[in-house]
Amino acid sequence: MDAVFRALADPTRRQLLDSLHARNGQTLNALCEEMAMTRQAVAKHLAILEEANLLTTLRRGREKEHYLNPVPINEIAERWIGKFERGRLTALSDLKKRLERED
Amino acid sequence: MDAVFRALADPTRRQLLDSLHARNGQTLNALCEEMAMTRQAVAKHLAILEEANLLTTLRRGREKEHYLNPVPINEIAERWIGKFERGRLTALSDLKKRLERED
DNA sequence: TTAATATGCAACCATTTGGTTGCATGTCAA
DNA sequence: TTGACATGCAACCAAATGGTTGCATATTAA
Repeated sequence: MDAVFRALADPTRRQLLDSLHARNGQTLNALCEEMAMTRQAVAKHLAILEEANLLTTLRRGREKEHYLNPVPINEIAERWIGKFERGRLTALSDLKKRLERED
Repeated sequence: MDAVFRALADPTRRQLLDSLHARNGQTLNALCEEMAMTRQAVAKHLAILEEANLLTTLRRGREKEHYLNPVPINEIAERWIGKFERGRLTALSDLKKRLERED
């Protein structure tokens, strides 16, 4: 899970996920065309995303296709973010208490 | 939004959010007791979380209370993660197409 | 078979990050 | 008022990060 958070921390990597969300299964060179950096830099970012299990790859001849894997993002949404969402009302209540203590 | 993702990337900072989720309004020294690092290091992490608007502070005398702000986490869940959640069925469909191409 | 294409690997570099220590400032309480 | 306590600020450091260049390898197509 830490790997997923760290992978999502970089805007380039989120852009890569966006690109794959728009068109899944793109090859490295295809993904490079939208990025303002070298192919090797993009490959490093893709490796980090793959390490976090955010995408899977399929070697097809000399090309390598990249497929989005939405499962880790869902896990984060459910197991981690959900906890804070449920805390919204609590937080508002805390704010109220805080303001009352101001008096 | 980039600041929120980067803030969430560090496990220490997620732990701080967890701690505030368990007990909101804690002071710097209180938060430090659970952390295996110096007070100054914790203060830096808290500054990053505050910069990302993930928490607000309230100076009370010589102490400073820290309050969780769940709004940015909700925004990420709704505007960014939701997009990929909705793509789950699409991704499965893509996988099916991919496997069909294997023949 | 050979040239072009797609990717992989490694060394290298600048900047950012996450931590430290040391000291300064402000506030409470005896 | 003065000492203890809570926080702020700044310099410094090692390691991680994000990028580059150069070259190697593997596959396709003429």
